[in-house]
Amino acid sequence: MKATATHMLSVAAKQFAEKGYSGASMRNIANAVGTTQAAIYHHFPNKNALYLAVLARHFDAKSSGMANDLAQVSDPEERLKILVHRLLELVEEDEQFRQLYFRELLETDEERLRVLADNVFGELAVTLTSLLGELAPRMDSHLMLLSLGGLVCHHLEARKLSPFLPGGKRKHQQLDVLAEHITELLLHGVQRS
Amino acid sequence: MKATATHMLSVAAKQFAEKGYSGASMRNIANAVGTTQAAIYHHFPNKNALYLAVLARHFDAKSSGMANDLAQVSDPEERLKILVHRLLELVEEDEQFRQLYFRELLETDEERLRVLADNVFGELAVTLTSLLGELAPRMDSHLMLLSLGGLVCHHLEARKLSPFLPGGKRKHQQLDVLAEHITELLLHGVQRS
DNA sequence: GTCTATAAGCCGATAGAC
DNA sequence: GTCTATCGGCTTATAGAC
Repeated sequence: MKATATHMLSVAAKQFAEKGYSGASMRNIANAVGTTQAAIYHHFPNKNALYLAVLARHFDAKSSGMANDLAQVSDPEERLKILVHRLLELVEEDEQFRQLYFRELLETDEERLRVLADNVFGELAVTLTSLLGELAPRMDSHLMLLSLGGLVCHHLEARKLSPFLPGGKRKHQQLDVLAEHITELLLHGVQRS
Repeated sequence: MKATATHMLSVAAKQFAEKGYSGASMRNIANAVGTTQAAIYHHFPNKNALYLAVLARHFDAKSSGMANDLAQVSDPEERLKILVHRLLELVEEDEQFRQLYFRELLETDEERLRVLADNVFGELAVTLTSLLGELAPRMDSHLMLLSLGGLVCHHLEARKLSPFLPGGKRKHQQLDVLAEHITELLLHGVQRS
């Protein structure tokens, strides 16, 4: 892929993530790239193709070394702790990931959902499901994947809302506080027996 | 509030939930109501006011009887089980709730977030936080509210995506299967000790 | 490969008749 | 309280020069 097309993709990803599909415009994307609207059509046939390209490309190598990091630790409890921490970091530093993911959950377009599942979550989802199967043999791996994803993404995405909800304090914004809460919940539930 | 304005609100809620703020148009809303675009402006000053009215009105009496239902059960484990089940039902039958909530999480507009927290989650959030404080005294109530909300909403919203993810089966679409999984996770975590 | 110019249509919002 | 008509602006997409 050409450098200009790559540049267009990353700029488009930012705009689509922030404003959604209908909120982002080819004009604004072109302006942010530093070119004209028509130039985009030389690289991508239309807006939808540009969006699909963003989805397919933007999430490469997401599972970077997750399995390797965990292989070096044997204690299951410690392994889950590291998994949650690494996943939180991974999803926290990539806001576009969360935004594009949540926006796709709201879409009904099957092609887009398939692109999401295949390209975006392909490797990461398989890795995580496998790890969860080892760490939580008593639970359904598929549901555990959705639970872990929901906990991580929702806690991060609800940060802006948190101050307005009952009991919201500054400490609840800290990544390690969130990590400890999620780890504790996953390990022992609400009531240690 | 006039009947026509109420009708406009419910139609607008549907369109905003399905297509998002910029995806929904005053023209389409008016057509669905069975009137003209200009008529909406007699009841609401502009599009944003209509949207804020949707947010403020659409979620009344959400916590309907949640506290009462739980008051009749004394066993903590059973209480949490009922809470999860009732909350899942509540959020499942109101797709617009989930959609509008997720869309708002993606917004950066502070006024909207405040409207969401106050009007939308006001009573429900307080009720749930209080209940979670009793059921899980060992955990941070605020973080538990976000965890429970994330689990319930994400499991329901990810239903469409679930078939494309590793291990996704038909049974994972069933409400009682989801309820049992979430309850078990909340009660004991991944590894029963 | 990028530009200007423009087509064709939808957008939110308003004016004024009834 | 709802209508028709319209304004100015923005949208995606295309045509054709360079």
